[in-house]
Amino acid sequence: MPRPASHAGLVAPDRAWFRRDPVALAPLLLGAVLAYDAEDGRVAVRLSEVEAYRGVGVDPGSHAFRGRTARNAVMFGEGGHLYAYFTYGMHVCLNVVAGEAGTSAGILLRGGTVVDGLDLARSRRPRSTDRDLARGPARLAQALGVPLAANGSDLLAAPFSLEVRSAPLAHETGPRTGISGAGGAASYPWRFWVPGDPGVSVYRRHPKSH
DNA sequence: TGCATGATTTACT
DNA sequence: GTAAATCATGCAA
Repeated sequence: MPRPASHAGLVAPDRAWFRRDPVALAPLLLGAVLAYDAEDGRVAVRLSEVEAYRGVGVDPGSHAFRGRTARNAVMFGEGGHLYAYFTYGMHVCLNVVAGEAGTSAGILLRGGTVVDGLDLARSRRPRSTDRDLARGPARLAQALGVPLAANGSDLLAAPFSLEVRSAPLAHETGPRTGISGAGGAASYPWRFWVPGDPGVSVYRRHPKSH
């Protein structure tokens, strides 16, 4: 049986693949396909938008900036694991741990397009159009069905599967979104997306223009 | 022990 | 366009 067309040009990364600077790693995740097998089925998403976060002491926008805590402990571990966190009282967001162990770098998965398990993703997000199913960090987590309890999971082992592009996609960069301006962290161009991809979130473009 | 806040989404005017 | 929903986390006290 042939591989699905959505997996063309994809290869499974090894552990060492994640062991590099998150700003270099983030664009390599564009076009990658992340899948999660939940009890009620499997959904896969092709990533179209990500953000890089550097580690403790150097990136004011990072959860790890002020040092290791119970919440961000996973970021200080080995690359290729999942950092899932709960925010705004109702949302889960997903990150890929990057860099050498101890650097506490991560990459936030901001958006993507459902390429497998479409019906299941629709049932999890009945109020979304197909385009909106995984467009946005919390929507992506909900479409995949990844619970907060999956924090720390190895993305290279079941129930997860991750395949990245053998040839990186063309991409654009810009400022990260949703970060308070403290320290100018929001101005770093560490947001990466695939131009024209429907899974790119474009809200909050001009938060303060008059 | 208590309180301010957030890597957001959704609904409503 | 603006505002509400909703709670774990982290820091002050």
